Amino acid sequence: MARRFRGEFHQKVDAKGRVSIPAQFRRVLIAGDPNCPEGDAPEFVIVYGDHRRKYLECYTVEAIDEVDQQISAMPRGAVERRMLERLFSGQSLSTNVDETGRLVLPAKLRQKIGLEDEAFFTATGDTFQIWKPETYEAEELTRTETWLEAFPEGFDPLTLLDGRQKD
Amino acid sequence: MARRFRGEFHQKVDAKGRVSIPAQFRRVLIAGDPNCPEGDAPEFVIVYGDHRRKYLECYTVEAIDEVDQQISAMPRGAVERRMLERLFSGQSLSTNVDETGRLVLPAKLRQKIGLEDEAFFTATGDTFQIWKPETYEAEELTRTETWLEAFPEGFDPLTLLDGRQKD
DNA sequence: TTGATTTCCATAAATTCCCATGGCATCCCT
DNA sequence: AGGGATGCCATGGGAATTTATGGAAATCAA
Repeated sequence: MARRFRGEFHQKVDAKGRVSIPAQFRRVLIAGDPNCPEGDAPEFVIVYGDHRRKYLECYTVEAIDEVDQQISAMPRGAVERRMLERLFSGQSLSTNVDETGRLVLPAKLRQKIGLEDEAFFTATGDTFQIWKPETYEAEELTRTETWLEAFPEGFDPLTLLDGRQKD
Repeated sequence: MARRFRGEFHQKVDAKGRVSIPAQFRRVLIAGDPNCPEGDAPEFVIVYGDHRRKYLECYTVEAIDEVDQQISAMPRGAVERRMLERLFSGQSLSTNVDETGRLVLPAKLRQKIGLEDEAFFTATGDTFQIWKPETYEAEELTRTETWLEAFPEGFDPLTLLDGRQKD
């Protein structure tokens, strides 16, 4: 079924930092948590990164396991491994969806990305991101705009896939 | 359940050297102590290493057992084995979380890493470290910065995981 | 005794749990 | 087609628990 996240959503954030996770995303989280108790409350991981990252990135248990595995396959003591450990183990937090379909964002994280009373969710394949709406518009949209502008009028992004077939 | 440590936390250290272990870490410690009495007070091991190590590294019982086992699989008398034994058996101490969720750091250890009234906890997968906040910032963060600066603007560390495509 | 360690109790703030409501869709019956 | 009845979804509010942290009393060690 739904293995990948899709879509963009705006959700309210209340004073306690509670945010409803878009129902569609919830299903993907459930599918991505192997030992998810019954039909609800899946676990997942939020990677928040260092001070320059302005959004939260959410991984299903399966997705993060894969990352952890890749990291632990790197040579112990390597600088790269250390950096990735800091990012994915240090600058992250494991949490879970509650019975009403919400997630609680600790004040620390809300402040980090400047979240106030509304959050913007956007799917990015096997993860989804949470942004302060204004930040997303300012940063992200203009970025892809200008990127696209580098291509000729009427450019079809699909052509980027050429020569990249798998199998 | 949560088998891995995740996140970064700042905690107070009082005059007696008592420090609250972040609740999330506590759960991992409990899960990693096979014969943990009931639901509380798990044991764990602090490896402090030689004089040049500026932080304390904490292992669950299971994690340290694994290390000990690997060490004892090495040839007796090998220099490497001696070194590792010295580090993991000698320069370490076994302790436990108390009923209120705290750990007591002996004055000796606090002095060793210059700990005063605040401690910084950071997860690194199957262990977590305790630092004096200032030391962490000075040593680790600047190291990360300079490392990252070698990469182009907006570089995503995730690309380091490439060469191991999923699907 | 004297300082250091443990225990045990205390509390404010943060977090979790539980129950409630209004809005939309859907489904169903006649 | 009308009009509930049903059910999921996004939100809210308050009570019950946990956390982090402080301090006093009880125990040790030498």
